[in-house]
Amino acid sequence: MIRLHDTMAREKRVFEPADPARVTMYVCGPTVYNRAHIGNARPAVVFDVLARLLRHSYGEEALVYARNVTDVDDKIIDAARDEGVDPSVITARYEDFYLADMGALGVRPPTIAPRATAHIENMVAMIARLVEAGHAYEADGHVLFNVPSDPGYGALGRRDRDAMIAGARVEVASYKKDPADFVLWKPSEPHVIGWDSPWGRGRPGWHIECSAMIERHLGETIDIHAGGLDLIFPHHENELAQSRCAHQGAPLARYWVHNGFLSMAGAEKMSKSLGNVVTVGDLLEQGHKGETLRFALLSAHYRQPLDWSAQLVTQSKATLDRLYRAAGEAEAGEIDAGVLDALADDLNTPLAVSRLSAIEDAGVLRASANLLGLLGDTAATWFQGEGDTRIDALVAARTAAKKNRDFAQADRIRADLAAQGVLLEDSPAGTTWRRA
RNA sequence: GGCCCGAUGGCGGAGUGGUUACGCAGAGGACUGCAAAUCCUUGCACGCCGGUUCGAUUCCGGCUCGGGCCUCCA
Repeated sequence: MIRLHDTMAREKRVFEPADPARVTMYVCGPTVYNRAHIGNARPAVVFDVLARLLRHSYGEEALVYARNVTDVDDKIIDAARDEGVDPSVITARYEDFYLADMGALGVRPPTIAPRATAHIENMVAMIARLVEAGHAYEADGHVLFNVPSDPGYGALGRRDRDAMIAGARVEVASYKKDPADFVLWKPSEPHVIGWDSPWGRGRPGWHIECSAMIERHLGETIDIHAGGLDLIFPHHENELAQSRCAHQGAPLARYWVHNGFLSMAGAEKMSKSLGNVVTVGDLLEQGHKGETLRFALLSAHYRQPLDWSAQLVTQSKATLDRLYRAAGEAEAGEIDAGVLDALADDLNTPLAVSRLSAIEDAGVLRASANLLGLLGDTAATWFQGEGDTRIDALVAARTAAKKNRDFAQADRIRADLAAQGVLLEDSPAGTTWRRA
């Protein structure tokens, strides 16, 4: 039995998919105009664990997991203009980076990774339905969703209209019938990327992309809709409103799951203006292994805030080293019930990780860690990588020196290797080495 | 201003109305030519003030501090 914290209900609920043979999950993916930072990686990693748990529980083929790629957006248009290239150059580049970065973090590709630009027709059709049903209107070249037409609006984000209007930080466009109305379609200048539509040449608003792609690939009501906490409002609230109004009141998702924020050493959210953005690429280039970063991301419960720091990475590496030693070269066996229970209880990854430490059987340890996307390598690969005949030769030379009781020579070799980040470990079976 | 969330030992981080995980780091011991790794032992905590209770880190209220959202930021 899996339990998940549902943002709509504000409490943990037993997870029951509408159809156990086809469990549907949608996670808001990247807008591809820059490199993913470590905070962007948190939902990808966390919901990758959820996907693994669901596949384990309902069957490998039962899960239909979609994570979109937003490849039409004003930030992309700006980046393309700055570089003097077509937007597709920007989006292709950063989508590739994203996939590579997530791959390094052990994130399995979703079942479907739909691109917004490939679903313009679906968006236009959905917008047309909303206009027809009186939930949207055309104004000044835009098509806007009329928030007062949806009595259920605001339930997810738990805010009432007065509060929204009172707290608005952005000036309300004059063509809006209601200050809370939001854009479904907006006009594109001739030189800006755009598509023909019943309302003229333009491009979609952000929220409609997800609604249309969910409808197209997963259906009207999906089991799980997930993403970062910051997306609850307005993104998910608006998606929910559009979809519900386009589908005769059918709810968009049966469970809403949101991950907490990652902060940077100290507290504040990562942002360009603070200059504290750390990308996944930066961390990998510094020599950290993707799995170490993944472990660090899973060290806190997904709904808790997580403060990223150099020490967190160091501790994660040390803990992983020990787990790898314990797992050795063993083949995956059964999954530990305690680990499974921890994950099934609202994805309690810290508890699951702590229970890994108590597992005695190496095969059970490996299988249980695999469920978290950890311990995917053998210990030899983890510690030594591709291997190194030069190091092997030096280790052999030291072993010979030790046999001759020339400890000075043996220690000199060991110190030289240590200076290169190679640590030796003697055992009755011989000497092994590992990279620090 | 409105709404929401968090506060646990040197660090990370679960959990619980009463015997207080686990990991990292530290200390002592075993092992080792010496180390490393491993094993054993070990010290260290529940933001502040009230309330409920026989008893609160755990429930309730207030406060302080920190964080997030308030129309396109995971």
